[in-house]
Amino acid sequence: MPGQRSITEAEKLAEAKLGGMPVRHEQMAVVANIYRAASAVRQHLENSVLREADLTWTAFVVLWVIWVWGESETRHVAEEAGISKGTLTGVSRTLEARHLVRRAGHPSDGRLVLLSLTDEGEELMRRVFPKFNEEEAFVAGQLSDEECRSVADGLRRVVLQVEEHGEERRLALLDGAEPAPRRSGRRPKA
Amino acid sequence: MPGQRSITEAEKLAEAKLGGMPVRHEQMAVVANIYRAASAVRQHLENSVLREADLTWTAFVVLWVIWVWGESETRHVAEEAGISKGTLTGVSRTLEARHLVRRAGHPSDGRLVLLSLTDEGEELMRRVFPKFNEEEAFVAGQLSDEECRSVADGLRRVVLQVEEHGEERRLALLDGAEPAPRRSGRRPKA
DNA sequence: TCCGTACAATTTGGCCCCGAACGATACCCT
DNA sequence: AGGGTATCGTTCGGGGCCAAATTGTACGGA
Repeated sequence: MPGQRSITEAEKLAEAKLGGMPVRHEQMAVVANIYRAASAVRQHLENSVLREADLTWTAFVVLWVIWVWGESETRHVAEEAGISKGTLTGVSRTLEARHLVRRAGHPSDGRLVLLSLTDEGEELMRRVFPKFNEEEAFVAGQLSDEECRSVADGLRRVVLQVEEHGEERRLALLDGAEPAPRRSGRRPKA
Repeated sequence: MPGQRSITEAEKLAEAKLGGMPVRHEQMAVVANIYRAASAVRQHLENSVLREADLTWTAFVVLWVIWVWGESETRHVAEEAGISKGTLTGVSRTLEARHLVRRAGHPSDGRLVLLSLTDEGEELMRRVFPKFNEEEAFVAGQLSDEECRSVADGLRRVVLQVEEHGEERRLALLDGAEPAPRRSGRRPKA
């Protein structure tokens, strides 16, 4: 493809630094750009639509999940929102304090908690989502519908690869050794 | 393209919920998948390569930037790493305490601070980067080189769109009104 | 009935993250 | 020379974030 944009300055420098080293360039570029795009998109949305609605990105995603799926158990919400259960506890507490979300015990299983939107929450999403979607369209403005589909499809394959083979891969890398402790977070007791 | 993967369960539910509403589906899907992919990739790398090197994602990105660009002013490092100056202060302090990074005042401009890798830091990157790159290749394993290029190119266009027109767009959305305060973070004094 | 195991959400600890406020340095202009 | 103004890095406040530890409920089997 002759009209292709030239690679960015940073990518050129990286290549220079890695001169002799065998590097998977295409894969490096795709990961770097996934992350850059995610940051850019999040930042744009937080500083436009979400800011005027007084929502953080994560709070919005959680509301969105409950809105779309209806009343749900917290573990499903966390899973679908892409955050840990522990994080969800805090976020949903904040949303409950703002009367956007309701929490209710499961009628037959006392371990479960169900989250649902209040009327106020529903109303907020009806008001905010269209604006949010318009900004999604803005950030993707340089891509045709067909290109959007193709990029989204490629990204879905990345997500699937990690979801389906990530754990197995991490275990293989350890090769029997027990995993190193995480740098941050609570230390194992033993 | 007939063989295209069917859309995910969540995407179908979203469509149902939004029944009557005019929604930019392709753009919505591309944003959602950018974010999902970014989380998945980060999580995989943090729990494999970075964990055994005792680095967080952000710490690694900062080291990478300094490694590739050489000794640099902090503002350039923050910009390139995609984090704020304030965040970089904390991260670089941690890295300095671990003797991976050196900080030095600029010889002629007293406001600037220069960051560079120590020998230990260089050695770490030479050891860790190849493994990191191998995992980048793993997460992109379902994409051909050509598909990687195409996805990376699409994402670059998203980043560029936000970088080049984002601020202007946010101003236009405000339409003269002063911006709402951020939900979290230090409150304006006035 | 009581015990062990399984699995739920919450708590906790350490770090990341942004952007407003701040203090210090640089530099232009008169 | 000296007073604005711009720009640097740092500090600070309010959250977000993960995973280990914890607490509490469920349930099958002895």
